Amino acid sequence: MTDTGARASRTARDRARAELTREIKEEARRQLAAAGADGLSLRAVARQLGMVSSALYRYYPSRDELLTALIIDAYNVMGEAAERAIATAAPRSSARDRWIAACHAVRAWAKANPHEYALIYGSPVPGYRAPQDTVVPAARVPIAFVGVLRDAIAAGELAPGDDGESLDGPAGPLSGQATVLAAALAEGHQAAVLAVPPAILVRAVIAWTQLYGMISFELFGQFVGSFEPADHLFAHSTACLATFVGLPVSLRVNSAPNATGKP
Amino acid sequence: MTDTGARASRTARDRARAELTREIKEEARRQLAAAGADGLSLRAVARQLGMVSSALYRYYPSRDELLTALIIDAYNVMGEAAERAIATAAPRSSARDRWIAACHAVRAWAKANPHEYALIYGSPVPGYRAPQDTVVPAARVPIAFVGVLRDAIAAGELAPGDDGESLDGPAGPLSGQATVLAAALAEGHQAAVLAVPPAILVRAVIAWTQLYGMISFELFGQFVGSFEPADHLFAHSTACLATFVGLPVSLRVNSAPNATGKP
DNA sequence: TGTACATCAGTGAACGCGCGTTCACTGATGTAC
DNA sequence: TGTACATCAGTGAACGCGCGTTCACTGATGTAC
Repeated sequence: MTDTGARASRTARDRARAELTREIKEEARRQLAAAGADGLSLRAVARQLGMVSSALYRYYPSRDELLTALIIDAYNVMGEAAERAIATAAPRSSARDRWIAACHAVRAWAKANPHEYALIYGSPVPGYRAPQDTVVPAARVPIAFVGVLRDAIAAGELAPGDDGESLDGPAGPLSGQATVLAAALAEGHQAAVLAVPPAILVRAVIAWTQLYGMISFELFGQFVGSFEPADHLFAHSTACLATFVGLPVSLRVNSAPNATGKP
Repeated sequence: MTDTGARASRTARDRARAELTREIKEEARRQLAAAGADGLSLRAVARQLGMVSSALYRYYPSRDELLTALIIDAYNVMGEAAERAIATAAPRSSARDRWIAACHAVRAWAKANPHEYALIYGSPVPGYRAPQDTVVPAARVPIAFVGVLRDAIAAGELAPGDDGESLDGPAGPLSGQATVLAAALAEGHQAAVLAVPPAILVRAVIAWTQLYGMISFELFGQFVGSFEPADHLFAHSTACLATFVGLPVSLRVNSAPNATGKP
């Protein structure tokens, strides 16, 4: 167990191990679809892989650890999807376009992987307590959104609040809340958060909850018989909320550096 | 089985039956908390009630029927909470106040009954297919919100869209979507829906998804370590979205019937 | 008011199933000298 | 290059558990005359 060198080509057995670890997760993901998170069964996974159930304990010390691995993977893949959408759109497009592209990427991933989506955003699995390792992956999507806002500020693309509706007006004193919020987000050592004024962050959080509310309704069946398919509705709401956070259609890139939020 | 008269005081045995039916649901609700929807077990319910498990089949023909009963109850109680909040605030208050009161009532119920909330808004129970009977109860909350808007229009309290941001602008042609939406909602024979312009309905749907998105994040643990407690954030987002749907702070009751939306 | 019969509530045993996890074990794969 | 030993992957049986549902049954509660 000493951490000596000689670590390079530990291959052969190690490669088999890595492969099987991957296959176990793949099969487990397949089973999520059939039975849901509570229905995920080590025995069934082993059976499908042609192994005996106790063999899985060489790879995961318990069912919960396997669940955790799936959760972390799901957060990461979803985060990557958002980041890639932003990066792909990045050089030529406006911050608004990037924001919207990220929203669509999240939805596309959710629709393609509804059971993994349910695993991370649905009802908590009873008896399962998510360990600390999930925190960072879970933050990837929100951090990606904040990154878009930070860049928008730097490029002068972020509009000030539509002044008819002051942020602290209707809801009473918000400043305290906004500060707490910024502090909480900054805790994750994400410098991007510090570059965005709290008032904008609060709006972003609201847009974030709307995004997931709509996706959840779509995937979990609340729209059955009414708004299905929800593509138009989704595109529209995404556009509305992009405007809400301060990325209106009318602002063109580098045209008017009119206000970088009220500091 | 003939539907003859003599139906009045079938009491005694019938009363016992009604009581036990209620007790079974109560105990089942208690178990939801401990084990979640998939964990709900007829045997455990019976055990807790001091009966033998097969006795439950006199009351519910299967586990799924018991689940359905719980789901319907949950939708109804939640709907009643929203309706009561609106009715209580009604005579003296503005439509905006009523809208916001309904939002807070929904959240309060959800926080008081997180497992029932998860039952209806969390991930679908695998293998369970909600029957048609759930549709009407599920619509109570949205219908209550639409009722607020209808009354607001009648009272001249609904603002036109904030014109810098036309509804059909950013998202492309929305008219088709809005019409489909209105038709879908009207299908439930709810005249209130017909009294509200489609463009406003779309905004209401967006606000509706935001409401549940935020409640779900709060209850399902996405806010752990960042926005908890979420009271301020919730109050603020509710206020923002009330404005978004066309119920701004500044409009006073019966002061300026300036526009009933564009017809 | 009283008897004969039908309805219904609840029992207890059983069927057949699947689960997570442990444990002593056999071989194969790797490592050190 | 070759042998001796340690590490690891996978086996198979077992423990102890809980589940939904069916079925023939015993009593109690209701109803019709």
